Amino acid sequence: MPHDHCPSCQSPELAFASHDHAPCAADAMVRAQSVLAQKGLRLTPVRRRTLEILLEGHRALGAYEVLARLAAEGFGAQPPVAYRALDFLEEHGLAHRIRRLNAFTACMHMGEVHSAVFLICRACSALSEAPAMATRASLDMAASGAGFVIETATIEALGLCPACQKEGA
Amino acid sequence: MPHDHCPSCQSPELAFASHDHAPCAADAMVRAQSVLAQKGLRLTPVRRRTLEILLEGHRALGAYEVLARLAAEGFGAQPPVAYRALDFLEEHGLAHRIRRLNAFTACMHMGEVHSAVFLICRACSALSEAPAMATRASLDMAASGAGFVIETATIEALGLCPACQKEGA
DNA sequence: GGTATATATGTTATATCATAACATTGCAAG
DNA sequence: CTTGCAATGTTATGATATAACATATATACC
Repeated sequence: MPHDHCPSCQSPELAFASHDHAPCAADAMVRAQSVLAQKGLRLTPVRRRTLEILLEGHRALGAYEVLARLAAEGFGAQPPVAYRALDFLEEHGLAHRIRRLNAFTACMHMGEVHSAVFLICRACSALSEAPAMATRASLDMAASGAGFVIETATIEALGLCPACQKEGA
Repeated sequence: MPHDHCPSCQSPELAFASHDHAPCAADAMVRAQSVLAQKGLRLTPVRRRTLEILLEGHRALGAYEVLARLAAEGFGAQPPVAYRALDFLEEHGLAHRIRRLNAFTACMHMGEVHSAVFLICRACSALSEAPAMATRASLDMAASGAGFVIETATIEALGLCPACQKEGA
């Protein structure tokens, strides 16, 4: 059953509302533990800290931003340290890579089967992970028309979040 | 009215079929001309040649691949030469950027209003631009649930093309 | 416990992708 | 023809990412 300690992070209507993010970050760590435990994988110190950094950031962070924080805390200071941790988290569904931003963000639906779309505000850089089951289904349909079988999909939208729409008007 | 000189490049069923690509490349250049003419923009030698290179390639080409060809033909040899031409083509709907590949490809539907999804074969790197009106509509729905207004969307899928599915089996 | 094996971390070095800033050229409107 | 703007070219640098190899740490097995 999905946890819902931080509805603002997870529900569409509240995605761009500001809120106290600490509880959902704590919850996410618990969930991450359990996801990895089920797969027999280890949440090592670097990986754990990397995920915490993403959660604290509460936005998309570049690999080198993450690396700077890791290095400042005594972990390795070279790019592969960050990339390995980030790739690991992504591979196991704990983080997502945002290709448009060359950046990474913590997954808001760890352990749940989900397809995500990312909504990126071009004005304030706010980022929201929205549910995309229907979009993904539609994409699978489009692909099957070409006989193509999708393994992973990247769906990212650039536009204006609610707040920036008002300001821009 | 849309031209259809190269159905293999444009229709879902034939997207991954091999075929003689020269006619559709020639047609695409004509269409590019007309798209730019309508906007009062110029298809300068660098831009024209860049587009031709993308069309000849018939796949996603990195900016530095394009640059190497341009340089070999007497155009400027520095990255901005390629990036400016590629960005220009993308901005005006003559080419697409494939973020997953850090590469560019000629648009297969120049001048038509269209939303595209890109199907990328992870085995043979074949690339197909599939129509995505439905997918895009679904994405707009998902975004509106968060009050977000989409301006541009990136939809890319990684998987196996028909040929590689058979081989892999 | 001790040892073999695999996993993870760390480092150096380099590859790859992209843009800022400014100089020069050439087209185009008056 | 000259003034202004768009386009091209250059130098230089910034930003993102990975290959290859050395070291350390955990786990499995005896």
